[in-house]
Amino acid sequence: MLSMACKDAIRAMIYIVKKKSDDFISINEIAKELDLSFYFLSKILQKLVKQGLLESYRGPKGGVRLAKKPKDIKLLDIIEAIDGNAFFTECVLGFKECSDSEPCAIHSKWAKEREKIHKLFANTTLQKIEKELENKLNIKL
Amino acid sequence: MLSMACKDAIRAMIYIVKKKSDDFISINEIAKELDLSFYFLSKILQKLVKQGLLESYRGPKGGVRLAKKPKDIKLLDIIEAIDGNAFFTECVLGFKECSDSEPCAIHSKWAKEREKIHKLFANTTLQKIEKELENKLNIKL
DNA sequence: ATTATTTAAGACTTGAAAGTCTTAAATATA
DNA sequence: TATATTTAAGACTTTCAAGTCTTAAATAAT
Repeated sequence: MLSMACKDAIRAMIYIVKKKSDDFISINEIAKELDLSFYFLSKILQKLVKQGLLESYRGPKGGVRLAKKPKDIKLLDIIEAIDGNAFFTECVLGFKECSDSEPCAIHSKWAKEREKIHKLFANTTLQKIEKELENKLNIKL
Repeated sequence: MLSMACKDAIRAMIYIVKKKSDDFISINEIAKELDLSFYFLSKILQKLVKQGLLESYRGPKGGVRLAKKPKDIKLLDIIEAIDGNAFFTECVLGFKECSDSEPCAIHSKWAKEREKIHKLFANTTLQKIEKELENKLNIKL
């Protein structure tokens, strides 16, 4: 469902928010902590910079940091920045024309569940995730 | 979410059940009617034969037909035959260890919605789809 | 100024899914 | 029996995401 790049992007964003740092965080640090390829993660985070979710700074003490408040960054923003919105708009059976008026055989039921997932991602901000991480132990990053 | 192969498999199965034929239906016919590649569809349906969802017969008047009653074939059977069950078992963020006891940051919410989709696919049999197709116009195949 | 450190950009390689083709095996029919 | 028709199996090619690497640009610290 989510691409590898998207999963990595979400994990990186959670790592960043969890640090609660006003300084820039180097991509190298994030890659090491999350056991990701520095090269691959760099490319992914560049997209988040371009989408305005992160801001970056070059040179020593450079890195990335959130461009907005954690309460204003939704999981959905990250997903759409990396994977686009195909999952939330395209027919589950792949019909170009599938819609409420011209549905495929499972359109209505699928659209209903898909909308719940859309809301889940739209309602889950980095702030909420951060809060959960504070309250619970045993949470994987 | 579903692979191309899986989407094609579902469409083909719906086409077959809709025909209500005791005879074998040639893959060539299905491919033409659904505007799919004969080669690609052949490979996909071979998997469904191996999984026991279809039975096939070679030679003139050969083809494929359902190996079970429409009420005993679930959408989930088709999906698992082609794509496996990764979507329903793997962590949305890609953690190997993610589980109820060792959750990732969004495990519980995701697992809840995912289970609904699992049930949707498990409850939707070819018979139910066939019934809907009879009742409604404008249903895309 | 020079050097080290960091992201930016884009070229390049790899791997897996998608898609095509060829040959073999089964079988109905003439 | 010979032929045409159909699926089976697997080799082959294409496409695109995943992943790697190199060079450039920015900037802090010495």
